[in-house]
Amino acid sequence: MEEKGNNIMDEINKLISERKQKLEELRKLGVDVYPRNFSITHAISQVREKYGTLKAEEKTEETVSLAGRIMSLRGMGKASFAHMKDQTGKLQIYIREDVLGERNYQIFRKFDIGDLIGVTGKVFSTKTGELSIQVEDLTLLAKSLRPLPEKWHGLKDIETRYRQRYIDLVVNEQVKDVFCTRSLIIKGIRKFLDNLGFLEVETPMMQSVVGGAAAKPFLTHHQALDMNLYLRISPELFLKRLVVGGLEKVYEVNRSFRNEGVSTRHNPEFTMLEVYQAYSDYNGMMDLCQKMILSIAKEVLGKDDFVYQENKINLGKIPWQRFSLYELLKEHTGLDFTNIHGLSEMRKAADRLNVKYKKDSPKHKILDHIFESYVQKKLIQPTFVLDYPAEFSPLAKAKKDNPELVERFELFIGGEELANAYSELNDPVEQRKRMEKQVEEKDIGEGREAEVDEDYLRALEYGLPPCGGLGIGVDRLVMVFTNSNSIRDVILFPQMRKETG
RNA sequence: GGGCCAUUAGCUCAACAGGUAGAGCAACUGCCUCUUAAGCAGGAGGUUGGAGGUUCGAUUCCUCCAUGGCCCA
Repeated sequence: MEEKGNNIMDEINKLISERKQKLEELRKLGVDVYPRNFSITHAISQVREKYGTLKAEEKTEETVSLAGRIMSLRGMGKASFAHMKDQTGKLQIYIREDVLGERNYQIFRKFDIGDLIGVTGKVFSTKTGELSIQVEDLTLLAKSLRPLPEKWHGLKDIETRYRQRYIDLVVNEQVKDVFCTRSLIIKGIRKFLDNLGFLEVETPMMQSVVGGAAAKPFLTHHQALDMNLYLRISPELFLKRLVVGGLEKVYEVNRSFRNEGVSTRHNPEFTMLEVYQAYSDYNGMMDLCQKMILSIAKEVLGKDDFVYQENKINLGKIPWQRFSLYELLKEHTGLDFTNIHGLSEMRKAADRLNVKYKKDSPKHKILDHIFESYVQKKLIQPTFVLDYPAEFSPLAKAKKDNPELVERFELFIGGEELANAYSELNDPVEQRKRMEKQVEEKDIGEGREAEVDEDYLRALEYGLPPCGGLGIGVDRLVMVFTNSNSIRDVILFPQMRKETG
């Protein structure tokens, strides 16, 4: 129904009907407006590499074939210039009636900005020294029916950019760069871990019992099995089952889903890296994390410093600084949180510090808020924050000398939380106690049955080796490396409400 | 969930204090064989996000709704 509505809209849109008319005229002239294929000899970047040094008015004898989208047109009667664009760059083409022939030039005059074309011709340099193709043969590869955004200002409307990313990519050059960097970062992760002998695995995205984090899940239903399933909020418990099974070094680049608010740093589906290594612990994970991010920076950015949100960040000063959570809180708030125990004391501390919280916020959420407002934004250079309270970290192993704290760290760069890691709790009896307590207190996030994952506990009972686990927010890492201030700028198709109107 | 802001031609933006909406690009019709934000001439393009209200008159003021952005929860 909606589609029909859109088609009616299209029909009344003058610009589109003009192009449809041209398409019909081209058909009448015997042009296949949506042909099957086209043989390319070069990408535009290859032409530039090979002939970038041509002097003004210099010609070559090599015939090349390129394909791409028309981005601009400058007609001058019996000759025209245009720019075409492929994935690798832009190049000027020069079309003359006396070279192309009268009929083919007439056909060309029906082309529009946005059309996909193939050109065959010789590389040359114009009077002003711009590398160009003297077109000898021109083929329409696909007719474009919708006008592109303006050539100079591009597409600025943020909503349209996110909803119609295909056009954002066509007209806004930097957007492609961000997603190329994203791809390189993920490649860099795989290369780094594979070289260390880690095994990449895939675990269920649809889980009947959710775990590994406190968050509201998405619910779905399997018809044939007639059972409810949740989309995973984390792959953690499955990856640790694999370590029980003897896969000692595993990782998963995983899409996870959380049924919570959207913001500049939260998309309902997001990408994480989770890594588990048997016989290691959170110290080992700190070392791994530091080396991995540094190696990715060198590979992707070619250096170990960069600018994020007007701050210069230097990853090269190894080891990265480490502070305990309570130490940082004391330094920045003046309060000693080791003495703050109950919920009411935590509320008092928040009130005193002018930090707002919801009436039903549990203690750890309030502490998070205090940390975010007083400490997090100041952690610009890479910083490991260590030793979190045990009551907020049910899957982490307690510190040997202080059972109230766990062996856990979070990594902050540029004021953003990028990683979270612990020495994994492998005592099945202790794990059961903590899970049962969570279920009792319903401290797992709303929207799901509070349920102990019995199969996970059974796996632990067989024996999980001492193990370090590390999670890295891949979207956040891309944000930091590409200096993007919204997660929506690093996700190709961010979640939006349904389009209206 | 709350607050503030935005929504005007295909795109980017104007419109004083409420007086019937303008420009550039794109498109259209001509002219033009080294242009490059090509140029010159001409004509066209709008239910100002939607629905109500106030007013002689609303893009402008008010209410509600939709979508988006930023901040807070």
